Parts: sequence; C-alpha cells; structure tokens
Amino acid sequence: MSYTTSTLPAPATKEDALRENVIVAAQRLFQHYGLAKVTLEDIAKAIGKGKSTLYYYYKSKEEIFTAVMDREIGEVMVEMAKAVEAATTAEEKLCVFSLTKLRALRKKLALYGIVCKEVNSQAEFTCAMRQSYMKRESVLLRGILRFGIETGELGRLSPTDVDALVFVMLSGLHGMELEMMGNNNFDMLEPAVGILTRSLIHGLKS
Amino acid sequence: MSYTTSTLPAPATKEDALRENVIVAAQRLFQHYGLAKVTLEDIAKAIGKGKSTLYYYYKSKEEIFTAVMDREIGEVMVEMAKAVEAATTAEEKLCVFSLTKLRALRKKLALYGIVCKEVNSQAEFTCAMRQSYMKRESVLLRGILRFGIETGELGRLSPTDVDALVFVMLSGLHGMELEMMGNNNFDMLEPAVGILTRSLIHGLKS
DNA sequence: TTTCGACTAAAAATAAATTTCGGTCGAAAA
DNA sequence: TTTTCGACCGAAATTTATTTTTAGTCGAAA
Repeated sequence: MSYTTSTLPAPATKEDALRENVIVAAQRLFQHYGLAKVTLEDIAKAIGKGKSTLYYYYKSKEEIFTAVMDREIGEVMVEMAKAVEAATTAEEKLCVFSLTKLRALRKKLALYGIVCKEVNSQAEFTCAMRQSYMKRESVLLRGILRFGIETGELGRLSPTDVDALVFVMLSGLHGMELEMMGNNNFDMLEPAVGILTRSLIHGLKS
Repeated sequence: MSYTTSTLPAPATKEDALRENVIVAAQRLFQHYGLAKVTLEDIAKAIGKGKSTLYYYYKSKEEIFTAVMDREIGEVMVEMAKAVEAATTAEEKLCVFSLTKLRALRKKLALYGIVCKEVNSQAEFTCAMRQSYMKRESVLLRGILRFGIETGELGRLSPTDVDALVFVMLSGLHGMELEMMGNNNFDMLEPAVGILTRSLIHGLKS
C-alpha cells in the first residue's frame, strides 16, 4: 500500500517518493496512535518495508519525527498565510492571523487525540517545534505589520517596538490557547480575538 | 521556635496564632525544599508540635497547602494593588499591573527554586491556584478599566468586550510569562509591557 | 544501490519488595 | 473541655529486580 498526498507536487525521484511515503505514513500513525506509541517497526510495516530500510533514508527516528512535525506546522502555516492573503486591511489580517492560528491548532491537537486536559503533558508536540514554529509565525506577522505601515493604515514602529509587539502577540496568543484548552471552553475565541485586534489597531482611548 | 510575620496584625487568639505558625512554617519549608518534598512531620517539627496536632487545626495537608498558596498569591496581589493605586492614569495602571505581576511572579518562582525549564512540571503551583488567582486579578483589572472609562480616558466598552479584554490580557500575560521563563530571557519584559500598553491604549493606527 | 534478518545494548515496562507518609484513634496532659 | 501526641493502619510512593521492547548497527544478499 502506497501513501501519497494529492495536494503536493509529485516527488522528483523514486527515492523522494519513498521518503515522502515514510513521512506520510508516520504522520497518520502518530495521529492515530499518539506520538509515544508508534515504533519504527510500525512505520516500516505501513509502507511495506523492513525497519532497517528506514535507516537508508533517515538518520534516526528523531529525524522522522521532526519531519512530521515540520509537515504539521507547515500545514497550519499555509492555512494562516492563505487567510492573511485574502484579507485586505492590516486589522483584518491581524484578526484572521489570530483566528486561523487558534482554530487550526485546535484541529491539529484534536487530530492527535490531544484533548484539553493533556496539553501540558504533550510537551513533545508543543515544545519540539515551538522555536521553529514561532519563527515562521514571526515572519508572517512582521509581514502584516510592514504591510499596514506601508499602506499608511498603521503608524511607524521602531524595530525594537516591532520585535516587542511580535513577542507580545505570539506569546499572548499562546497563553490564550492554553487557557481555552485548559478550560475546554472556546466560547471566548472570537470575542477575544475581536477585542484584541480592535483595541490593538484603534486603541481603547475615547 | 515560633514563626511570626511582622507585617500582619497579631492573631486574635492563641489558636489563631498557632494556625498562623503552621502556615508560615509550611510556606518557608515549601520554599526551601520544594512543594513535593515537605511532609506533615516536617511542618509539625518546625513548630515544635506532633504531627497529629496539625489535624486539630487543619482538615488535611491539602488545606494547609491551599492556605499557603493563598498566602503567596495574596502577597503578589497586594504588591500589584499598591502599584496600581500609585498610578494616576489607566494607561499607567495597566502598565504597572502587567509589570508588577510578571516581576512578582518571577520572584515567587525563584523563591521556590522553580527555575525556568521546570515551570510546566510545577503544575501544582500554577494550576492549583490559578482559578482563584485569575479571579483576583480579574477584579483588579476590571477596576482599572472602570476607572479609565469613568475618567473619560478610555471609551465605553460593552460588558462582553470587558470580559473578552480581561480574558485576553490575563491569558496573554500568562503566555508571555511562560515564554520568558521557558527561554530564561527577561530582556523583553519592559519593551513588551510597554508596547502592549501603548498599543492597547493608543492603538497602532497612524 | 537498496533491502533486510540477526543481533546488541539501552530504554522501557512490569513485578515484587520495601519504605514512606497522610490520616485516624484513643488516651493523657493541660 | 481543649490540646497534644505515640501507636497504628492502609495506601501511595520508592526502590530493586526481572523481563520485554525498541532504536540502531552490521554484514550479506538481491
């Protein structure tokens, strides 16, 4: 049985195809059985090969794990980038950046059976890729701010202020995510993102 | 050896005094040895009594633990309330609310020897009292917003918006705290609180 | 070049034995 | 009557021992 994804370009070589097979199979197994439960034997069997074969294409289990996490994060980033692209103002872009991120992550966690009370114990998922993930989000968010400044919608910000603002937004959204996951209550998601965006853009001043 | 705190009013009765002794001793032992390591035997010996005596004044170890956490949180809240009281504008109040909270919590965690990488594993400290803690902070923060609206510094906000804004700020500050703790890097603390407050009050619009 | 069975060593899991500690009780002292 | 505590129990935690699992390697074969 061969795993392929219909949304990605066809792999260039037979080797690329097999590498892709490994990752896709691993992704599905991780989603189905959880991150800690899946063995290399499982993955190998899923693509019809022996366990040693995996070591021809990947250095270690960790390398496969990292590639899967990159894939998951990439999927969320694509979704976020698309939503940001479709918005026309900086305010709207910031809004959909936050909404799409929180919704997509929620779906990802649900896919992995990571339900609400277990978020903190799933350190692998949140910490393993967080640095890389925040870097990608930071790029997207900086793009939104730059766009707003260039169109005149936003005032000028010093590089230090941009750094600080990006830090505030990304870590702040993470805190919101943890709080909603922890209480298993997402009712506040849209009002929260709404007031966050509105007050950041327009301010609370009368 | 009798533990007393010089900043609190003297206990009304001998029983109150002993109850206070228990809490102060427990607090110091928790700080010194960590939350999981301290036994009731330790606490009893620290105040020169037998272990069973503790059960005359407290229902369970958990009740003592809760009282200690209330004490710790109360100390942070007092510090925050004082700083907010001393500020004159809503913007300033929001600023010192955030700065004081993040600094005070950092000191508390340091006191417990909870260094940066261990924050997530110290679920007891963060989760055991979080609900109560956020409730108290919510009261203080709502007071700041009400003050700003009453002085005309801030525009009117619907109750739903106030709820959402409070949620955003508290969970957002928690996310910032986790990020700084996780990276063991507090350089961003003041710039982050600065831009957060400024953009919330004045907005980013040009 | 690609594949894999056999193998190793470390890690993880399981089981058994031992120790620790929260909590209770009844009696004694204040 | 209030306060105190040693003795005790049972559950939980820890430690030790044993077994099983799994990541990774190697050499040979296709």
